[in-house]
Amino acid sequence: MSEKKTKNSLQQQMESFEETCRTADLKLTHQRLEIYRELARATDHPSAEVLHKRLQKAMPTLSLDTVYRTLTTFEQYHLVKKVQTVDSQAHFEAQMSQHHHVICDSCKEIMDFHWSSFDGSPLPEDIRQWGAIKNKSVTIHGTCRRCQEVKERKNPA
Amino acid sequence: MSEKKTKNSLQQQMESFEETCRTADLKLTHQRLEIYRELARATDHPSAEVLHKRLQKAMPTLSLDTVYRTLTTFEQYHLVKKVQTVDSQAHFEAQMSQHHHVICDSCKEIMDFHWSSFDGSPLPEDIRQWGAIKNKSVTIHGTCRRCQEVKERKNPA
DNA sequence: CTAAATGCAAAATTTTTGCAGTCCC
DNA sequence: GGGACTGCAAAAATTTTGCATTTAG
Repeated sequence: MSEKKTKNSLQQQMESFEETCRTADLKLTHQRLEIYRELARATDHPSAEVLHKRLQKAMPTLSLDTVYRTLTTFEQYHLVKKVQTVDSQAHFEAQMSQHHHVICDSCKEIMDFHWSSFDGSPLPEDIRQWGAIKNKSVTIHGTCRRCQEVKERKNPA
Repeated sequence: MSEKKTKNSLQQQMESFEETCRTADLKLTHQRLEIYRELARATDHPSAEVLHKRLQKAMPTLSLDTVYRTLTTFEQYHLVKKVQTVDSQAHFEAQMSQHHHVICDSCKEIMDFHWSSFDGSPLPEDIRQWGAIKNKSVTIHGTCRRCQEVKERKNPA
């Protein structure tokens, strides 16, 4: 769960990103590299606005609309994914391999988790009739430990 | 899957809606009744705007902001749910009992399905450590039969 | 050099809010 | 009758677009 990204895996991800861009004839601009790196480094599924804020320290001229445009382009080339939420802002992730989400309804943090036994198990029969299934994933809602503790401190049992 | 709502179950749902409103001291206005009925009748998880359009035929003075405000109120009282999507518009459902979603990436239709064996099965151990889990649900992405056929007609194999 | 990408400003889209009048209980 | 609810209009929040300039390849 709390896997921290090692410098190596981020470097590998950047290399594979650059490779994909070259193959797809996407220009490797400074902005694209930094936006992708920031998203790949993030574990919290940030929105375009949040990404922009984080990057502005290092790139003061980066504009928000470039972040939007870049994320849209990345999405088209399957370099990033929009995360399903009930939020008004769209959230993104660079993690493209199969995984699931657990969302804290209190602090809204979205964490990734893996569940290979679910991934390998078949769907109900009637769904397999529905059409061509590309992907199935689980979303869990609840309250994370940290938020539970905050609540307990307010209303001790 | 393609369960059509019978007049009876809709009527029951309306009665239980009215009961909840009375208990919660929510006034039973014409607008609230019609918005709820329209959403309960729908099988396609409409947005506020779509609901508004559907209702405008029968209620020409109904305003879009009332639909928004009403849905927000309903959500607070757990009468409706926002559906997780990657759409810019928020989508809603009045179906509050446990179910899952299958989404056609081509026509964007969201259908409900049930999967009791999944509902009853335990989560991975590390997730149970994460906090208090309220709910788990599955989202399937793919292409529905109808859209597959349209594609085949365009590009015959 | 040239097509693609960026930054700026302005527009479009989606949702929320203040306020005056209306309606449910 | 009184407080909650609605409609209107205006604002806020989020995302997209047109265009002149810059930049990667």
